[in-house]
Amino acid sequence: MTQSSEQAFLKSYNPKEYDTPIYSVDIAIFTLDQGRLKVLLVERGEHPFKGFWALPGGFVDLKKDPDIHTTARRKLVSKTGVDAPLLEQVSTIGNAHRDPRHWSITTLYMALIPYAPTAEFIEAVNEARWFPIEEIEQLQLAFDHSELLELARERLKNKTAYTVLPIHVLKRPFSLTQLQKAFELLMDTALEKKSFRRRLLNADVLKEVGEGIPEGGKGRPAALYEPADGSESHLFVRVFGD
Amino acid sequence: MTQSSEQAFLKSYNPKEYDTPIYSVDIAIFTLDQGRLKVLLVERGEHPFKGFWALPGGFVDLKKDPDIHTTARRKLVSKTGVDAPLLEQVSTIGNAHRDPRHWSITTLYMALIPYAPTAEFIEAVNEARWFPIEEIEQLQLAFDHSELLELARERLKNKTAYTVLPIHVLKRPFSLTQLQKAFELLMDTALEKKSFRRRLLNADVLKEVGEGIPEGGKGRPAALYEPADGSESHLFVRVFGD
DNA sequence: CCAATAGTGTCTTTGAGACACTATGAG
DNA sequence: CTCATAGTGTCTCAAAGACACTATTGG
Repeated sequence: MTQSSEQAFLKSYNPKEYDTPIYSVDIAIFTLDQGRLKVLLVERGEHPFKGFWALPGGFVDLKKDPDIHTTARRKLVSKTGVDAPLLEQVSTIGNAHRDPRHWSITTLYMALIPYAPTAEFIEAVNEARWFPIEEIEQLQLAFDHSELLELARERLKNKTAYTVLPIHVLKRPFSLTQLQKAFELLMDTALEKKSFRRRLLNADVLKEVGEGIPEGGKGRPAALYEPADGSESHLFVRVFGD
Repeated sequence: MTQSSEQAFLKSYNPKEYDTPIYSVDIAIFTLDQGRLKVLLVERGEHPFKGFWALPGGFVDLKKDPDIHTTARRKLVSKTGVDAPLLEQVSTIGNAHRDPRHWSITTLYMALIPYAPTAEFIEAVNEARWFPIEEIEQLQLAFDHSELLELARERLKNKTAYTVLPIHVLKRPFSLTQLQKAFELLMDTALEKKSFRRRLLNADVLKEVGEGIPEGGKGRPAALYEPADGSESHLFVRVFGD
């Protein structure tokens, strides 16, 4: 317990002496594009699961990354060319069988972002692409990434029911009709128009910024909004669509 | 992408070639005892932070543990003699500075259990002890365990506001008065009696199992309850104590 | 005028907050 | 009887659901 014995201990410590699991991060990025919920996948350029589609992710770089959140953000940008400022940690999955190489652990992150095109041919990745979520159900993903995606999807749905997360997925400005469509896609359920508008308008998370043409070009013009400052943290006391 | 090249890759793979962070799990176990919220801590018997109090936890045993949830449960029992069937994952914290040995990651688990005494003198631990949570604020814990505890405490509070978690913390059977006291301690706020009873009784999560003496021995006898089957998963659509 | 989209009025329902009230036991 | 604890009646208030209604545009 003396200061000097702790110093001595640290000096002689060698992390490679111990059997330790592989640790990685994976990221599920969602967007809405052309009225569909899409997920960003990369085609693996290296073993294992070379040639399979996978969630973007990778290992911690002990030199470059101050923390795992940074690892997630760095891997996302370098593998896809897409960035996401509001990455949220979903869960950590670790077991002996999820990676054929070794006992392996991954921390799963999630974000919902406005649609952005992917960069091409980067790092150990052949391609990065947005997939409509229903198409992925037919696909066999690398590792346990289908399950990870399922977890992230579940979290996305839940958060949509008690936060205003989706106000960050639309290109601004947007109309309330567009916003309601976004909520409905994410929650996979129809919402009542009046309730939706009352809830969002009373929550004080939107700023009106003018008027635009209606959906489809016909009809009454719609009021346009963008997220108000500090709106990210708004929590409703009651869940929606119940 | 051929089957044989993947086989060859796996054969030549050596996890020790790579610089990888230290990975551990830590567990925050809460209980109610004598009207106080308490947390289970262990005194560290080894460097680093030898002699400091810490959350129980430790490293994955690649031979024994099929997954990290098992690691958490095993470490909890072996270091404290206390078990917790409903361990819940709170968050994973990983950065370059939290452990003086190396870049380090920990996954934090949490549980709320009925009071149980600790076992003594086990493994690399001098002692395991329940601390009232206010006393811990004065204590300097090992690593970043004060912050971890804060995270777990926050999660406990939140979950109490929209689930029935606390019905598992009391020795059964219990009265509604006792249960309300438990909720109040965990949420750190007073609750209105009628609202509390209406909520719990309508939720269909309790089974009446007879009658017992009132708190303090004086007064009208109280109906006694225990958790009904499947009650763990009950979610309220509205948060409580708002 | 009509069709189409945006937006409102208003009644009902659900569930929490407040708080005074009644019920049952020991002494 | 009184005191203490358990438990209820009932009004108000906040916010969601239902659904019909009005408003504004282009043709």
